[in-house]
Amino acid sequence: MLVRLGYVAMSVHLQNASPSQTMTFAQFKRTEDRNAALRKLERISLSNLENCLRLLKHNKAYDISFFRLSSKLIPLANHEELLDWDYLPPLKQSLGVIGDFVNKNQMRVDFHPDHFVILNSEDKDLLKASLKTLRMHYQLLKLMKQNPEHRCVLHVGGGYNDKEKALEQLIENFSVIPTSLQKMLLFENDDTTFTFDETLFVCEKLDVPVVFDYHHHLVHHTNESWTSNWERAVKTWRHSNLPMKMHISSQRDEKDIRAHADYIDTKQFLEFLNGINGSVDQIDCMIEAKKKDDALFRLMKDLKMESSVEIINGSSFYFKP
DNA sequence: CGAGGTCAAGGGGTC
DNA sequence: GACCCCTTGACCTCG
Repeated sequence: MLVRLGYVAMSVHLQNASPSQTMTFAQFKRTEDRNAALRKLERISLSNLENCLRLLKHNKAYDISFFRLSSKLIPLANHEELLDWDYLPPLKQSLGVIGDFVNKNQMRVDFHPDHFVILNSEDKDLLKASLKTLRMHYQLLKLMKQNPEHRCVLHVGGGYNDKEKALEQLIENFSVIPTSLQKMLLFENDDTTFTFDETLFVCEKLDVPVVFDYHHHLVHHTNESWTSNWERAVKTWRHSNLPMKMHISSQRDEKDIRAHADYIDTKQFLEFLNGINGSVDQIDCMIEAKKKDDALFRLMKDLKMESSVEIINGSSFYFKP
């Protein structure tokens, strides 16, 4: 089984390379010259894209070909008081350069918008705002010359005191959103509301690939045995051009088991790999750890000592127990 | 110049 | 139903 590791949005090794610099709406309003404020937003966005490209070059240097792009590349892009701001034209060229680099080096990039993007609400305005953000992600992928299919992970949403109804609402809302956006999406089990079982159920209904978050499962589940549903999860990926992917992270401490640790618990990761061995040819594992790429490096270093691991390069290995 | 406060948002939990 | 907590990195203010 081929395993490839990736990490999220920013590096702890590359200095001054944030792809998520921002301007808050409060700051924006304080600027008297609105046009000057918009130009500043464009400068910040361009700087974020430059840093994004620097990160991808850093990844290439360390054989990392799986990466989650920041969803904060364009500050205030979806703010309702900036509807007149046509933010994409000044960014087209930079986005194209990023796309060329990604394609040339055969990298897998994707998005995970923050948890305020919610598709299962009965609130029409909230749904509308969420769709606007999703459209931005779609356009960014297009301008980065990526096929948007299965590149944007979301959670199921709120429980609203009636999870069954909340799941039905997701199915209903999903049916009325544009097909292009439907195809872009993936759903992931969360750590407080919708478990792996429930998320898998809705993914099967909607024919959307499921993203299994092992840490979320450990802290919140209806059915402890994730392995009993694993084959079904694999099946949700059958129409995808991309290898199955999942999220790995470890708990910070006993006090707050939901919080993410700096690094990955290698032993626990190996237990997981043993659990899925043989079910897929390839799996991409997104590391969600505070120490970002450093957590990836440390995990690879640990894995080198394992007899079940045959290293391919800086972020990939064969797992053969 | 570093520590601590603020910014954004919706959901969850508590009383 | 009022309140505060969760999450995140970046940015801002204060001493």
